[in-house]
Amino acid sequence: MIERKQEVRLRPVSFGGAMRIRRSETIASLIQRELEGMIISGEIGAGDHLNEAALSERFEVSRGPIREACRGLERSGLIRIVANHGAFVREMNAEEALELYDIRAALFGLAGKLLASRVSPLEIRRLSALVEEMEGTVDTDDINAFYPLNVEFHTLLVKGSENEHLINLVPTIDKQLHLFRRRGLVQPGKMRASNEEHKAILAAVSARDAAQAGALMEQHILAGKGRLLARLAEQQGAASGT
Amino acid sequence: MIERKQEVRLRPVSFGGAMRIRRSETIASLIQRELEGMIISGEIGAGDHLNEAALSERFEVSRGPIREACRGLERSGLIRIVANHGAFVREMNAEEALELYDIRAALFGLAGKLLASRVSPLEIRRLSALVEEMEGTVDTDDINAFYPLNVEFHTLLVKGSENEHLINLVPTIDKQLHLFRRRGLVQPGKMRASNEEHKAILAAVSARDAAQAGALMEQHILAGKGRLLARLAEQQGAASGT
DNA sequence: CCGTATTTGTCCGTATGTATG
DNA sequence: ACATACATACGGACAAATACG
Repeated sequence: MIERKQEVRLRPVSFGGAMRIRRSETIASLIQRELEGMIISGEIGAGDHLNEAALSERFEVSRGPIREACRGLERSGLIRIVANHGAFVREMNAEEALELYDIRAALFGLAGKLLASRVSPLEIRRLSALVEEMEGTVDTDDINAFYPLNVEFHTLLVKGSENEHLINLVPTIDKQLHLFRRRGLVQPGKMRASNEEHKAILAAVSARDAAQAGALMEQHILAGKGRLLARLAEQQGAASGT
Repeated sequence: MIERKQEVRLRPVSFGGAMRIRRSETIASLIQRELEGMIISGEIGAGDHLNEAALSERFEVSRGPIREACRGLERSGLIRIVANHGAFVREMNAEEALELYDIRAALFGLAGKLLASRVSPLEIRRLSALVEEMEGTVDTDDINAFYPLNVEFHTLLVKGSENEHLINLVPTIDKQLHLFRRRGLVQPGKMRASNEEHKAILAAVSARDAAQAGALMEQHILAGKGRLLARLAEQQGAASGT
């Protein structure tokens, strides 16, 4: 059951310019977020059909908001809408995931260049702190602690680019990748290697070496792609071996 | 007046797998394409408010399809939707355009790497032919002939990457850039320099030098960004000079 | 090949939220 | 601060398209 969140009323503001205040969430946007969570968590599996009537009943709203939410999810690339057939949770195969990795790597490379060219001392301190924290989790081999720190580190790297379009684009790619593998993109044994790469990135960023930071961040993502490839080859081998 | 195109009826096909047949366009998708054209051509100006009721009357459909079309346009980044206020044609300032150029450059860099690593002789021939054709238009200083060839060349470069996500993403960025400047991104005097860059790209691609092709394609786009920057500085100077 | 069931697509009336006088 | 006007958001019913028997 979705309830409309009545947000704290903001002072009336004249409406010109680059206004970004969200006064009241629409039901459609709430449903969209809800569905997004259900898809990424796997509660709704890949290939599943999103029945408008069923969702309408489940969330106790009419089909209008459901439809709009689906259009939004299509935008995020989480579902695929076929005319007169409805919405289906997107099935991502390995090829697609690898394609996305390449794009993600290119975008992170750009983020690295931009970040290094305009990084502030505060940002460097925050990034350093995260690397230090991760180092601790590496020592205790605590992947559950490592994972969120890793995510935050990457998020900060991208945000530091101060390129709004890039900052919006990267999470879109990430969500689609989560569709392929919800499990962490980092494997237990690779935590140390991963954080060593973080250290190198941090060093390049601190030195304001844009080219180096870009290259290292790109490689960092491509290393993840390489690990995925290795795992796929492994599965392939295991499957054909039986 | 929009009419529903009743397409040739296809044989009934069972619906599993990666089906991509579009049986009948929905009214919403027709409206979306129509509006997209009107926005890019400038018929609907930047910042304009898209009134649902007015559009509904203009296209002689109800407001439902209009709403869906707007959601789709928001996805393309051509309009901005504010809850309870409606859809506004996005106003793109110089900063945003420059941000998009950086992303475009990174994506073209990726396209270059991928293309060079898997280019076919046929593709090389087609690209060569285009460069030759453009050379002719450069000699006669015919920008109207140069422009579409240039677009086709760039399109082929991206398609050659064979990365579907990339192939979908680049036009999205391009459309948004058109929002900023509908006029060509190539200036008359720069056609020769631009085509020299094309030749260098073609050489690197032909040599299957992925790193070089990627770098050159990235630089090619960044050169365009540089020209935009120069023009902006020029306008700025002229404006403050009066 | 045709009739039926199901699902999406469309329409319009009403409620809610926002800006303005 | 309040009332009014206007646009969007939502709900529910009908029409069209598709899949299945």
